[in-house]
Amino acid sequence: MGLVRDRLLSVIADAAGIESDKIKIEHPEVEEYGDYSTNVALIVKGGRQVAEEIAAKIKSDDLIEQVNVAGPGFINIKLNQKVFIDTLIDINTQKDWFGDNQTGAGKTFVIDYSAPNIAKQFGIGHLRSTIIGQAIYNLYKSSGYKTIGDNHLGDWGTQFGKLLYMIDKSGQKTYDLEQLEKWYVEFHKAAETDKALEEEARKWFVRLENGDAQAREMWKKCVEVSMAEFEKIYDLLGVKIDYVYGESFYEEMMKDVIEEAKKSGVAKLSDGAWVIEVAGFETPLMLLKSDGGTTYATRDLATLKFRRDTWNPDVVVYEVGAEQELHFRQLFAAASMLGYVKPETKLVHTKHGLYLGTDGKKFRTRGGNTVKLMEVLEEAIEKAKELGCKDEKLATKVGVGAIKYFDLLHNIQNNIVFDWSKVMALDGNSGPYLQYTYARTQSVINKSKAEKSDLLPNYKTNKEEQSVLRWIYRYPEVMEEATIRLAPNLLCNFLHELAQRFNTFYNQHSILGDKDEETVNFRLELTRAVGQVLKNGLGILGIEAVEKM
RNA sequence: GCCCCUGUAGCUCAAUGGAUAGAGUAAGUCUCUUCUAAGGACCUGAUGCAGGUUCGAUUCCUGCCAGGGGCACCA
Repeated sequence: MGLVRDRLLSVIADAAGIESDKIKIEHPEVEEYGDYSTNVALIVKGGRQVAEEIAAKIKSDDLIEQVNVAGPGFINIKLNQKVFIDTLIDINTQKDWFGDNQTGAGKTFVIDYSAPNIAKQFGIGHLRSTIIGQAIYNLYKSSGYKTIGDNHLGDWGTQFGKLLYMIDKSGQKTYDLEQLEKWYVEFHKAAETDKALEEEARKWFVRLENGDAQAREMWKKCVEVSMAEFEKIYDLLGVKIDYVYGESFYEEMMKDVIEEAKKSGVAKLSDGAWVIEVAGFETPLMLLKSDGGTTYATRDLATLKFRRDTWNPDVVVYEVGAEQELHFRQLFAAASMLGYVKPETKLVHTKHGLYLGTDGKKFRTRGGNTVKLMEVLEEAIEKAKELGCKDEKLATKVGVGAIKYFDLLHNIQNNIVFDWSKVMALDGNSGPYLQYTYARTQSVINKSKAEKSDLLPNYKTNKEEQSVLRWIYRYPEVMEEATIRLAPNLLCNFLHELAQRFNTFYNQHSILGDKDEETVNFRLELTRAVGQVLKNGLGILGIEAVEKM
């Protein structure tokens, strides 16, 4: 049947005699104006007169209850109640699939996200990538794409030179993540005064890259120790990423990349290092350092080549922070110079904003002043318990839901000031508010023993019921928009508004207590639909809907 | 110095060319013998500055101011 919006769009386009992709149709901010409005008459510069003509032509369409012309030539349209009733039926029959579409059928989508660094705490910074990445992954999956998530673990690079140097110096055989991080900070402090240390670290990394047994052994230990910690966090977050090809996975492939770049003349020798110059940038991309070591640019090129050969993707998204913007712009250009991406493949860097400290500045691992994600999660769960979540499982769902929602609510590219009390908000526009509203719907449904009931198309709705109806049918549109724009926050906004409208209705009218049987039937179906859409939307956001709270 | 992002209510954020700029929070007043008060109702309060494009600009362009991030051998 298709989206209500698309059906209406073609009706209007026919009447106006222009192609439907030339005109726009939107929801007026003032709901009394109508459910949709179009500026078609303004586009053709016809003003009110043309607007009236088009309005007259579309007036009798099945979808439409009422049409009027306003302002400079807006055509406002009120939908027929049957459209709303049909939507309720759709929701309650399609259930978990309501809101999905097939715009990505036959296409492949790869997303690179989370990517914590081995030997460092899983910081609050990687939280954004993990949560947003998962939401985007879910959005694309629900649009019919073949979706591939890859956790591009930071398990290779010069920082291991620093670490191996420190481990070797300490003589310790066993160490935990906390110790590794301490060493890393210590190294940087010491290196400020002792320049020779950087040189030592470089040597260690080259040893690692050359397959030195001692270096390998220590490195492997670092990976194991770190991964064990990361797994705990992924479990708590309920995140599972399809692949975990860390940077080290591309070790062998980098040799081919370097060879090809040299041979094709794309790479040039500069100050003893092999670099790729990219037009428009002062500094080149570092392919091979003068000491013979590789960089993350080398690994990212190998990664793109691997992804092309393995999955042949149509879209590759890097859910990585804005501070790496320069790197990705250069990387994308270099990759196309080397032919590692098909010209029609879309490469996107989401450039999410950073979590800032309360001083308004970026958290820095080197200075040691980072916020540990584990502590944040634990505190959120604790707060949920204080509010009355009896068991651990429920408290986890609510606490983690709060943190995820807080992150996703923000426009991706904005920085977020990290404030404990706001990150874990359990009321207002928050994850728990949506979970709570969902729990309410389920509570009502469970109380009524009634099975699914038939809806009467001419049931007379009240104001609060209409308010919900006039909102809920937009869900598939919002899903589409959120996918195209890589903007999960649009979905957050939609769900919050839906929950608010439902709660207003809920407070004024009894669902099961009404004397009229048809009214009870209708309200029950409405409640089912709201619950279903909340559940579906929360699922996309990676937040679990809970039956009781 | 150059490049990128941001500037909206006291505070934290929405709204990527439309009509009366939305939420949350904080302050205040109501609201549980009724399906979950983590709720609902009411009440204050905002587009950094200056131009331009447009029938129409928070949104696009230019300049300025302010904040953040980045600028080859870190990732």
